[in-house]
Amino acid sequence: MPTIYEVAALAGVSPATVSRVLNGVNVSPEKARLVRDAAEQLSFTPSRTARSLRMQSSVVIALVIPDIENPFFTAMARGVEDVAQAAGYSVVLCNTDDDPVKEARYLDIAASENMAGIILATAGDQADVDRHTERGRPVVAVDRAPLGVEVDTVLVDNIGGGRAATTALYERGHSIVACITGPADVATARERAAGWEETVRARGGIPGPYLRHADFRVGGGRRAMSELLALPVPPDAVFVANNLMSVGALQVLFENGRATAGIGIASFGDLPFPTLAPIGISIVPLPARRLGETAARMLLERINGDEEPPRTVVLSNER
Amino acid sequence: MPTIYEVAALAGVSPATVSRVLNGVNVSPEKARLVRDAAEQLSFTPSRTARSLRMQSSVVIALVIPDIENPFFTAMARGVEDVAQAAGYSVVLCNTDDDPVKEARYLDIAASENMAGIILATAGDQADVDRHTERGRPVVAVDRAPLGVEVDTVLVDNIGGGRAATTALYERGHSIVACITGPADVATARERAAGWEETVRARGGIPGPYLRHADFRVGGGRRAMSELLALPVPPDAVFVANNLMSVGALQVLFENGRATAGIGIASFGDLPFPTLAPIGISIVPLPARRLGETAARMLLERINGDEEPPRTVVLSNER
DNA sequence: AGCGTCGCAGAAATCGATTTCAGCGTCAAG
DNA sequence: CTTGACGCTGAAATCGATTTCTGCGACGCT
Repeated sequence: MPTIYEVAALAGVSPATVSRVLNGVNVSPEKARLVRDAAEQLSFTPSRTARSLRMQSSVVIALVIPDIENPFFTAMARGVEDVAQAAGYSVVLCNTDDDPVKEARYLDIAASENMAGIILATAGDQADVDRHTERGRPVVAVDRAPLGVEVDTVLVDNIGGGRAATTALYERGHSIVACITGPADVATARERAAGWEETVRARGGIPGPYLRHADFRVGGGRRAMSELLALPVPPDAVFVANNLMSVGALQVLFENGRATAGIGIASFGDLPFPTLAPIGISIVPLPARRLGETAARMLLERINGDEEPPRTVVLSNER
Repeated sequence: MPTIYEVAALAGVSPATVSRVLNGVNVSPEKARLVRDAAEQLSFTPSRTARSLRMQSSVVIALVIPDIENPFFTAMARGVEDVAQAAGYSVVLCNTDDDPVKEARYLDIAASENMAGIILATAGDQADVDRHTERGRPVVAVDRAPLGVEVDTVLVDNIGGGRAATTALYERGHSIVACITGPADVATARERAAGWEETVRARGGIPGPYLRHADFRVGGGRRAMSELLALPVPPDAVFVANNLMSVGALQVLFENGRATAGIGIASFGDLPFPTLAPIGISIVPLPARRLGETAARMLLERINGDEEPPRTVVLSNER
């Protein structure tokens, strides 16, 4: 791995001049050519580590997500990546597995690696991002808003989506609409359920026994759906608050041969890789990719010196 | 962001001593306590950038994959992560989008960030990993073997899997078995098709018109399946060489109402998030997670100084 | 001619850690 | 009492880039 000193020696100039050539500062054309040739010949790549140390900042962005196996987050990652790459930044993905400890560790890494910024879909409700914001390192929260921290945030309309999905089920003629949502300590889960509950009450229903908290994963959806089916008075429709739990719920319905038995399903977020014949599932679209793109754009603005007070953007539930 | 100098000043010792305390070198107990207290008080996190520069190596591993939206690769990522985290390494994911240019860029980054090692599912057949191996930075290829490069490699038995899937279709009574495989310049695609072709010939079939190359994605599977159905003599079974194309193929069958019309499907690799009632799809399991775990373990051995000649491990097609 | 300005380039400082080297003190052995 | 070994510690070098500071030469203006 050649260094800038070797390039300088080969070109017969000082390392300072090599650096200037590489960074487009004014240098005489002859020296510039000498340097470029030398760099070419040694196939020189500047050490990002050294540069980061000196500049106190790198050109990589950390994207911290709770579940890399959830297509919602990977679609978001694609959005972030496209925008960031176009601006010359690289994106590294950090998978927290919904574990605040792992999350904290990755945030530490991001700080001590001098990363340019962080896009965070936080695992819990609390995230210690002060360390970053205090140092002027921008942080954008996406999908989930950390409590009590003032950072840019990109969200979807969870309550509205919950309402829309539930209303759609009523309008299809269902009368008892249950809800399978995520963990009670996750804000998105609470909000989606709130949209459901509000709608149920408005129609004179009793939400109580028909609300289930699960883990936002396939297995959780399965268990919750089984429980609902086992109720004395089972629901005839279910609003499921994310894509993976919808898969789980549908699996249970299929396995019980009830897929076409009139139990309606509405999913918050597209089903991953749908292969089903359209059996009348309502989908509230979740613009995962746009979420990522928007977050990335906001982060880049901050990196480029935007000092406005923190903003919150709520995307509508369209693809 | 406090530095080691501030900790040293607060503790009344030299930075060298602080470093020694933090790295467990022999230091008198009193000073050790002073240092630990000071570090605690300032909530000091050592700069990984500075450490990497000095040590010429960091504790992060790059995992370079072609498609982050493919559950096969994310499952693999989980395997890598579990093993790496347990050994104190962090994993960053790099998504190349099957683009050799992006791949080269990420390999550059890995080198110039002094990453500890690289696990690479290469986009094309060629990958320029010499830069790394020459510098003693370990590289493990996974799922796909870069041509003409001597590195540790973890593969699955593609030919055997192709054979097994095809045989299963014949044994279910199908007589014309087609094949949808990946791009012709990807070795795994060629090998899986080779297993199919061999089996077809052994049964007296004519492979020729029934082989389709697509892009290993849902859309490619759809197009290829449509083409096969439009043949003068369409097949009555199809071996599909990866999970996403299987989804595409199944979508087409469902949309045409042919799902139950006797066209058999065998998929190389589990279907993502299956919600179908079991309609008799044959699956050749692909141990994605074990692939990742194995690769990570091999990489860690190399990082820890293993100097044996490169090995190739072929995992059997079991979960 | 003299003076100020400007462009270019090298020497040296800097970022924050690790590590070598050297010094100091203590203790044991001769 | 001297010598050697050993343990602990700090000073200083180091990693490889960027950037400030400084100097030099050319040029223009009065």
